[in-house]
Amino acid sequence: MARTDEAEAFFHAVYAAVQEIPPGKVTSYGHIAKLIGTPQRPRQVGLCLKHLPTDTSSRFHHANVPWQRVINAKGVISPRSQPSGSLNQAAALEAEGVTVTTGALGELSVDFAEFGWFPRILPSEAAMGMVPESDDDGDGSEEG
DNA sequence: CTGCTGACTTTCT
DNA sequence: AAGAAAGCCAGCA
Repeated sequence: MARTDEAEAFFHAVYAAVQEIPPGKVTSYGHIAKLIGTPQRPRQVGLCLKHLPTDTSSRFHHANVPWQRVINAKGVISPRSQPSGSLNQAAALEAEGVTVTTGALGELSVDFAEFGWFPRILPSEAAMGMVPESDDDGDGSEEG
């Protein structure tokens, strides 16, 4: 009962978060999961996109949900996301202006340092990553 | 109804 | 630094 209802809300939250991604930018499943308040369920985010209806009659569908901008934390597009015999996702990203790098294994990777879309992490997350005691290593993970 | 899988991430070793 | 394991929960057989 409530379980399915919650799932629907979860799906809805995911699609909404994905739509928040601006063109020419990409983000990771974990980040989406965090934004919607479920940092421990990155896989479910993927499931949402997988079950994303192509029917434009639905509230969310492949046309209005830029699922292509969602990739894994490694900055590499999941091979399962590729349509049969076509690298549409990468092409779509390039169309947005995202530079997709093709690895030797044929996998597609995106530079988070350049196209990584990280609007604002949860307050606790920001505090966690901001450890004054910890020495700086010059990660330079700021992006405006 | 039961069990495994999966468009993943985080943490320990 | 790199590798292995755990965790989460919906969907499918």
